[in-house]
Amino acid sequence: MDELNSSTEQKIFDAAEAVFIKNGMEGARMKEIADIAGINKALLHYYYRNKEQLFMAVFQNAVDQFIPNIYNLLISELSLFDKIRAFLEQYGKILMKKQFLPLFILHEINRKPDKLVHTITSKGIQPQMLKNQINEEVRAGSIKPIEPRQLIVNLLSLCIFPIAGRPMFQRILFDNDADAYESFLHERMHSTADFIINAIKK
Amino acid sequence: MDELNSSTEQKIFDAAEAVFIKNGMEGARMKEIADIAGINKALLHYYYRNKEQLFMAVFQNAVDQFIPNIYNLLISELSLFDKIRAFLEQYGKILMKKQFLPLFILHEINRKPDKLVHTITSKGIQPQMLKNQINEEVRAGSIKPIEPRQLIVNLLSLCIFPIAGRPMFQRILFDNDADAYESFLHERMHSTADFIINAIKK
DNA sequence: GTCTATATTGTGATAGAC
DNA sequence: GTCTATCACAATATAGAC
Repeated sequence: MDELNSSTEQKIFDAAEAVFIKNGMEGARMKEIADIAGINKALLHYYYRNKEQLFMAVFQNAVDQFIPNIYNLLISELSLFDKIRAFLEQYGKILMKKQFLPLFILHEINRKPDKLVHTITSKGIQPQMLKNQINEEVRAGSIKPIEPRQLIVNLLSLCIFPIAGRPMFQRILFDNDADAYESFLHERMHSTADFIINAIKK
Repeated sequence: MDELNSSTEQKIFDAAEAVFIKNGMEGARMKEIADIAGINKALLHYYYRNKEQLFMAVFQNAVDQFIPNIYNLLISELSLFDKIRAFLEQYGKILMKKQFLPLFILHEINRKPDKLVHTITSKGIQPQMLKNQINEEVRAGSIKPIEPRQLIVNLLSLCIFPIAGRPMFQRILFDNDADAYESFLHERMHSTADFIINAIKK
């Protein structure tokens, strides 16, 4: 019913999102987008002047979802362990619902870094606060020595790559059983925090 | 000097590898491949009938490098911890030299799974042996309880994603300093094994 | 084996009627 | 706003000379 009520522009955007994410900017066809949106090719150009602008709208939206607003979490008074738990809980849910985001964004950034970086950097990520907190915990002796960025990359890798690498993992390890892999990802949402905490706690 | 001595077919393959990996199958242009190989477009079709076959040659080669032959490691008598250390050491070196492999392969598999899976499954990965060993160590009480595939995915995530996600990490966390990121990856080759082992040891 | 020239098709984009 | 018809060009692929 969302379909029926939504504006033509929205239908175009939704169709474009599906097609760009499935095939990438280069592999996407304006014809296919128009077909899925249930309108004509010419109308795409009426709303979005050209393919590039349509792509950028989709891409920026994808980045906005992929890099969530965790400023409140970062500045909270939670302990490091609780922040890790809270982040995995919140971000895990987002990624489970938008599993295509990581691969799409990484591929496109890789293809045209200079053109697309600003969509990321402009989001104003501030890892400094988290780095400070990690350093303090190391100095206080409450966790094992670790370079903050190593921990951050570990955290993000464990959280994102099982989804980005799904096309591979699901086939190699799960006999291409989609339901089994879905359960596997769900299970991770609870177990990954413990894995990380065990790795760094003294 | 490799360039000078290599056959035309090899020069074409090398050029194709560079272009396909940079732009993907859909983004690659036969013209660019010919230019880089220093020959004419028509000659591409003489050696490889069409773009598809040229791509498949490059892709299969990429998969063969990406999924290394670790059968000997898997069946070795090493303890689980030593296997983890050995794997990270060996595979880390491969990935450091071919950093483009993960993203390229994942993107293409994602684009056309049905067409490209066989290039992976035919390699006959056998995780069963490793799964058994992990289960035994859990039962023996020498490591914390963990589902074997969770550990395997953790291991691969920590090893592959820092490279697949480099375009993102390097800019967000390292101010786009390539040398600094290279050092960061090198440091990981030593620290990641300890991270994992700490996470699972009792 | 390697080239030039060309055929053929696909695709993004525009013109213009309604 | 939405459509049909069409342009212009890019890209794969082939023909054929050398």
